[in-house]
This record gives sequence, C-alpha cells and structure tokens, in this order.
Amino acid sequence: MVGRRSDTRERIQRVALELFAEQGYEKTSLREIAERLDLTKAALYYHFKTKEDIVHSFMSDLASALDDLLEWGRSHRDSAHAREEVLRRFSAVVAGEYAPVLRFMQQNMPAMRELGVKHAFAAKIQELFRLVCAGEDDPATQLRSRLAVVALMLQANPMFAADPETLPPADVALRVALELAAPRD
Amino acid sequence: MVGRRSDTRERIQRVALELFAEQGYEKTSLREIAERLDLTKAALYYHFKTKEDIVHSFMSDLASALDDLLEWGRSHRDSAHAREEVLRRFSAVVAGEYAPVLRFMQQNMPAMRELGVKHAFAAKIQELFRLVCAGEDDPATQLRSRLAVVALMLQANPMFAADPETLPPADVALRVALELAAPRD
DNA sequence: GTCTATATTCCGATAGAC
DNA sequence: GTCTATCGGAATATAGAC
Repeated sequence: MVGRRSDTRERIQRVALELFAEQGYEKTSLREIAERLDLTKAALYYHFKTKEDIVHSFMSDLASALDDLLEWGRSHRDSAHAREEVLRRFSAVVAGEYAPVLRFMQQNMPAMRELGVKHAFAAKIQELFRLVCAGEDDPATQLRSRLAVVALMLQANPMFAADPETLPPADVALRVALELAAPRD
Repeated sequence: MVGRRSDTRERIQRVALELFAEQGYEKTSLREIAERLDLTKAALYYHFKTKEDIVHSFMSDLASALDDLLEWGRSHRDSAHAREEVLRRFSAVVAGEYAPVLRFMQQNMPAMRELGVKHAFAAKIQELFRLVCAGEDDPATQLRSRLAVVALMLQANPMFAADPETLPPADVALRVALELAAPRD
C-alpha cells in the first residue's frame, strides 16, 4: 500500500488543533499552520473554505461522540450503575482521542462563542450534569455532580495538575469522579 | 465634592476587563474599548502605554491579593483550621471584587501565557494546592484538594453552572470545597 | 493540489495640534 | 487629556497559473 497520500486534510486538522490549544485561536495564523506543514496559505484554502471551518471540522466529531454518550445515558436512566457508566464513558472520551479537542475548547471559550459552537457544547454538558445528578435538587449535590464531570475534563488541562508537567492518571480522576457522584449517606 | 473626574483610567480598566472576558483578549480591539467609553484610541494610549499594560494593571492587583492570602497561609501551616480559613479567604477573593479578573483569566489562558503572567499565577495556585493538601501525597487526596480550589474558581465561570444563567451561591461552593479538602476517614 | 501574487481590511501604535 | 491623522504591518481570503 505505497500509493497513499492526500492525508493533507487530516494533517492540517491535527496541527491546527495543536497550535490553537497552545497559542490560542486568534493568535494562530494560517501562515503559521502552513509553515509547520511546509505548505502555503493557499493550499489550506483548498482543503478548508475558511479558518472557522477548520474548527467546525473537529468540533463536529466531538459533538457526535458526546451525542452517542448522551443517547446511551438517556436510554438507561434511573439506574445508579448506568450513571456510573456514563462517567466512565465520558472519561474515555476526554482522555482518549478527543483530549486535544477538549483542550482546545477550554483554552478558547471566547472563540467558541463567536464561532457559534459554544452554546451547543454547553447544552450537552448541561445534559451530562443532569444525567449524573439524577433528579437530585440539593444545590450541594448538584455542585458535586458538576465537579465529577469537571474532575474528568481537567485531565485535559495542565493548569490544575499536581505536577504542572504531569496530568493525574485517568483512573484516579475517574475514581474521584465516581465518589463525587455517588449518593451521600 | 463636585470636582472629581480623571476616573478615566479606572473606567478603561473596567470596560476592557469586561470585553476581554466576554469576547477574548485578541478579538477585542482598542477601538472597541474606546467607543464604549466615548473616547478615541489615542486617549487610551495616554493612560496605558500598550494594550498589554491594561492587562498587567489589573493582574498585578490580583497577584497582590493572592500573595497576601498565601503569606497568611504559610505562617499558619500545620493547622487544620488554618487550612479551612485559607479556602474561606480564597472564596472571598474569587467571589468578590476580583471575580471579573478570575473570569478574564479562565477565558484567556493563551493570552496570559503570551503576556508572561500565566506562569506566576499558576505558581500561586500550585502553592494554594500545597497549603490545602498539607503534605498528603495520595494522588486521590491531592486531586480532591485541587477540586476544592476549582470548585471555588468555578464561581466565576458560567459554563459550569447548574442554571447557565445563575451561578451557585458562594456559601454552597465553600461548603463543598471544605468537605473536599477535609481528611477522609 | 499546490503555487505566486495580490486585494482588502483592520490592528496596535505614534506624531503633533489644541 | 483628548483629539485628528496616519504609519507600518499582518491577517484572512481570492484569482489564476501550473
């Protein structure tokens, strides 16, 4: 299988995502992305209509993954075991192939708002909260449920790591998230 | 006391902080800040040497507040009651007059890195973690300590509110933070 | 698919009058 | 302290050759 090629589109996505997360969406120019790939700006515009389209391309992938997760959660409501499984699956999404996208989002909230993708994502996270919370309306319980989700999302955010260079292991984050979401005694 | 005026500098700070948090630092132009204040760009440059200086002006205020907090914490180490008090004081900083600054930071991490203020802030948060953690080296305990701090910082972040329009009350956040930082049985 | 060249717009910043 | 006017540069995006 020597005759591959035309993975240029994926390479653009990967490099753009990396630079957007590192330096910010606005601060990263198409020139810089092109230089990293030994291309020209014009070549980028062959693969993506605009700079915003690059973001939409990987955001829609994450949206699908979250929709699958929420769909599963909706169809298994009212089971404590299912609520745990939702957190487990969310942890897998956040720590897996979508980790760079999560990191991009946490570092570029204003850009996400302006690109019109923030609201849709916020709505999905809200539903995740509701699934984990399972109808409890005590404010402290709700906050703990949100913190369970946040504990998992923080895996993509080096700012809050114990060692700034080392993120907490995924299994520790999951364990703490599960105990936060568990009903109190 | 009719002869006031020359609060222009403070008005610039307030409006810039608001727009930076809402739309992002890079996306907010000096022209836009000036228009909101019925001034011109040139007038802004009388009060601040550069756009970056506006950020530094309110970031150094927050740095002082955090330094006071950490200084108090350092001098009261090894007391469980003092560790709780550190969280209480941090909650007051985060939910008080510095809430807009905290919000700006969470929304503009890449800009903070580029302006050279991110590292100093990260170091202070790291020390706060260490004070709250009090030498415990179990990874789960460390993560819970960090989540205690995060629970308080999230008060400035509408993204993770139960109702997107209403942030959790400060007292609830503080209570959950205290129980997260408390030693397990 | 990728290039060179360019159109257009807007930004941060400065000069100098008042 | 605030203005008008302007500079230099960099950004997104497009046209058209190969």
